[in-house]
Amino acid sequence: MPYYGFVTRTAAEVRLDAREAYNANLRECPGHQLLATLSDKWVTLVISALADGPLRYNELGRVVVGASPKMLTQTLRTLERDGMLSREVIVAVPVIVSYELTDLGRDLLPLQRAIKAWAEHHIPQVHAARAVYDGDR
Amino acid sequence: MPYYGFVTRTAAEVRLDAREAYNANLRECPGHQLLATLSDKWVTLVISALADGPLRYNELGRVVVGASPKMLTQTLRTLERDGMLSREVIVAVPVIVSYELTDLGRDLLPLQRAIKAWAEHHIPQVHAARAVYDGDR
DNA sequence: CAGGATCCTAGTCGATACTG
DNA sequence: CAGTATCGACTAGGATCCTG
Repeated sequence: MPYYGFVTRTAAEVRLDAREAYNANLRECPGHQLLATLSDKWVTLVISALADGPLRYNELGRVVVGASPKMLTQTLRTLERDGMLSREVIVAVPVIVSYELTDLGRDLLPLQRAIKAWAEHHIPQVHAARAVYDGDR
Repeated sequence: MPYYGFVTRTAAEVRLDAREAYNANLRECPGHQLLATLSDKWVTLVISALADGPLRYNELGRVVVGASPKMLTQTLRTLERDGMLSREVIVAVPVIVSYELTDLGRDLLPLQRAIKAWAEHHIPQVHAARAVYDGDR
């Protein structure tokens, strides 16, 4: 039976455990999951591209300029898994795959607008603060 | 004078330019800046730690468990630069540095709550969608 | 006490080439 | 057409050590 009376843990070790525990329930934290999704570089573009109606894979690739096939697929798969959009395969030659926002995905739009509104309303203050900070540093 | 009549650009080159152009104004896009801030791993914790009142550097380090000095300082500097919190140095031996939310930083709290509320309200649907997706894959 | 400086690692992003 | 597979480049995060 081990004796722990004099076991010493460094601050780094304590932090390590704490971070792992924290990361564990961070992954389960709804707010953070949502923020992680929302702040993803491509998610916003894909969602707003689909806001006007369904699009096919290559159409998305053209509308969301700058996205490589890999990133596009990755983004679409994640959003599909989370129920934000639906993927429909139409059997034809060549095959047609159509992506469309679900109700859940469409529910995201007002929130995006709210965030955008907050940002546009307060960003002047942020820029002013930065100017001051950068100026007298 | 160069002749560009037959210059050919690959799809990748076109994407590269497009992405650079996009990234350029992404950095200036208020919405994305805000989301980048909000979704940062430590920002939320620091802000909510300071919601109840000012704290000193090492107090923050204890409350925000798992943060290394580097990350803590980095987070604090960014938030200070953006005018979200204020940093006050009190000359003493040893020196005391106190951090406190500004009005702008406090304005962030309702928005955080709104995001949290949306997440908690909709996350069951997301989890249900994931269960379906993971199940019949 | 409150950080700055340095080095290192692990995960992410994107290009490219290939397939049903 | 709608992807998948693989590989290299990059960089954010963190450990560690040091200073006014």
